[in-house]
Amino acid sequence: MSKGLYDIPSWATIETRTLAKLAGVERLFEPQYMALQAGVEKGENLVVAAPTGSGKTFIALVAIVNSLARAGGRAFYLVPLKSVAYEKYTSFSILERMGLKLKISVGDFREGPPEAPVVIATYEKFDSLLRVSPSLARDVSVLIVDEIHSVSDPKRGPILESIVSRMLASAGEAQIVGLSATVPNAGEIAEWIGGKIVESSWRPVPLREYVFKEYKLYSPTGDLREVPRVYGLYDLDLAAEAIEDGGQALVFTYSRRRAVTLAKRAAKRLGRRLSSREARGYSAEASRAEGAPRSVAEELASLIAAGVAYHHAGLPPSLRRTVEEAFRAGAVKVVYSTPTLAAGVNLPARRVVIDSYYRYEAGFREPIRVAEYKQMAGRAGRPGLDEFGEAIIVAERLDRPEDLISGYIRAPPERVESRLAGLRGLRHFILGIVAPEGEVSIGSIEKVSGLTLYSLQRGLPRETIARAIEDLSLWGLVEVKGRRIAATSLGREVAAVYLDPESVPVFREEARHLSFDNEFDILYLISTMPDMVRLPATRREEERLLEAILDASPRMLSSVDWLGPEEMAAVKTAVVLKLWIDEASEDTIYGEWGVHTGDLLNMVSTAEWIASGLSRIAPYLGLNSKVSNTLSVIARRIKHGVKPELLQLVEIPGVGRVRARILFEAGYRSIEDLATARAEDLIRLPLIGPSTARQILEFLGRADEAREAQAREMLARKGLLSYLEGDAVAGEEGE
DNA sequence: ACGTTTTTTATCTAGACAGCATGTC
DNA sequence: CTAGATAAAAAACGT
Repeated sequence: MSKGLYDIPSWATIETRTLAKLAGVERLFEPQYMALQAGVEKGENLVVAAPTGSGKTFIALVAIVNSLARAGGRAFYLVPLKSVAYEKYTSFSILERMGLKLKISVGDFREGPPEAPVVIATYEKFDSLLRVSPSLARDVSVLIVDEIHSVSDPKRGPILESIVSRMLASAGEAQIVGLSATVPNAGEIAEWIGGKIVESSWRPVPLREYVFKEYKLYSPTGDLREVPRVYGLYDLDLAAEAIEDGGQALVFTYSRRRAVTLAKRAAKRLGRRLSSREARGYSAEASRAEGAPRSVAEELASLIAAGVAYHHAGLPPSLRRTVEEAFRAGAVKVVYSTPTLAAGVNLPARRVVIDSYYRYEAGFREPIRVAEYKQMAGRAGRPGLDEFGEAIIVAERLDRPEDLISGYIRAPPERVESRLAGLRGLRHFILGIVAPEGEVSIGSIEKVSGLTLYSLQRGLPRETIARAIEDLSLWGLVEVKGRRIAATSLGREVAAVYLDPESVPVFREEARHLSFDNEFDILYLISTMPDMVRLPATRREEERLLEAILDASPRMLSSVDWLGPEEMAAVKTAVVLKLWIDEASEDTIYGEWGVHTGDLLNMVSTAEWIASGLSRIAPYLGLNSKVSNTLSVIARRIKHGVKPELLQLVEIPGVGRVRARILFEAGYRSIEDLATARAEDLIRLPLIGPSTARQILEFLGRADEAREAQAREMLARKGLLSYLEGDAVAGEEGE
């Protein structure tokens, strides 16, 4: 099996060799060898276009290690997802062993500008860092851009494109290494970053692709094979076949509900065969999961016990992790997943089934792109465990297998196309150039614009740039002074809080007829902001939503005559946010509005960010300080999900919305009340045990007392325990 | 007339980055 | 627009 494997060349640097040794790399995969030949070690810019699992990450590490040794400076490794950032962070510990400190820098884990030589960050976080300190660009000696082909993503692509272009424009000599999926115009991306191209279709585990129709598997090679029909349900029969052969199956569906129902059915039919001690272990972990409605946790736990699971973004992070771990450990044999698992964390399976190649967009269903198919198919085959991986795309009734073979299996993925020229993207791009510098000439904007992928593919979008500048100027974010453009203080603030520039006119317009004394109106305002994630409202909910408006804001009912789907979604979002800050439980919110924990958390953290962002912007819009204060209180309430009276208690470490309410009802309504509280009384409260009580007391500067109280309590419990272990009758002392 | 079963019709459909300062149940 | 599962409403059925 030495096919496609190369010795580490004799001329490789000592850094590369050390890295290889630490990483346990003895021989090189084809793309890795090609990258060395292309000069990654010497600081050559590079685009590596190769399948997942072909060792692209190692190439990036080679670039980092050599660049830092040669030129000093710092390395940034940019990834599209936070989950990937965490994954890289743990797997890059070998860098620490080479004396390179490692930091992770993503939105939900902040600690000022990261100072370590190697930083893993999301695209947006790096963008934001560059806005705060533009000099950072000159310190960077290597920039790794993971999934660089995502410049063609309509939403986040422009952000990535603007980072890379600004880095290209900065005087520094940073090495840029782009890691890409295989795309037809990888050469063009290489040309954009002024680098060489390394292209390879080498993969560690060979991939076999099929179309499934009427229980037959059609291969592009012309082979045709019947699938044993045991259960009469194709997802089960396909999964069972892979499991029979010692593998695991990953089934991609395009709806959460379908993922859940298929998983339940699978557990029912396969459960007896797949159940194992290990699976029951993970099951127990799932049922203990925090922050999930009990019904969800229990349901998933029972599936996991049967060796089956589902996975989608509505699950709280803890449950997602449990499912991923259980699958990786082999305790769960089949996972039904929405596209959450297609990107992001590395979870390969022997067999990948694409249950439907359609998805819904704007009310219509349309076939997924080839690139999306390739991404899912690429998950097939676990290196070191499977001799091959299988990707199976399920045909619909009227499909001809050969059409799917030519349309997906043989088809090349779509070209990478810049999306920068949208107004939204360009405004963000331009503000990102102007704000950090304070003032800039039209010429320097054109210089950076000339270094974009868009400019390479289509030429300078002069008119759109002009319109974007006009917008920014009209909204008061920049001032145009002849050939120069200056950021206003409002513009700098907007860039710093990282809100979409369009937030300003939206906010300004709403603020005109908003009194800021109605909570619902404020929450609705937040829900209409461009950055907000809105909860889609179903038609069945519309009536209830209108009732809710009538209840919460008669003003709104009279000022708006018609509510479209977007407005309805904003209303639903506001309604749920209102429940949240009125301390409704997650179960209640899930029960009344069907909002899953994962979506709730997502929505809450976004809303908190926007609310606090607006409170920082408000002073620049000539709004009185009351508005700013109101927004900042709302932001804190959203963050913790509490009524105003709990805001003080919730600042205590270990005390969240639930415990704060318990303390409050027990008469501890403020920090002062707690300052004189007896440790024993706190410990006796429900959900507040000795360790939480200790945390509370420590926060109040009563650390000694806290330690003593905890020790006493532990001793007492031990005593009780030995008492119980004797032949005495159990006491009724609960927690 | 009313409860139950069957048929027809309506409805619904994925994901996830960012500020700031530190920790939920 | 090219679907398919399921919930809700309507119709048919039976006592």
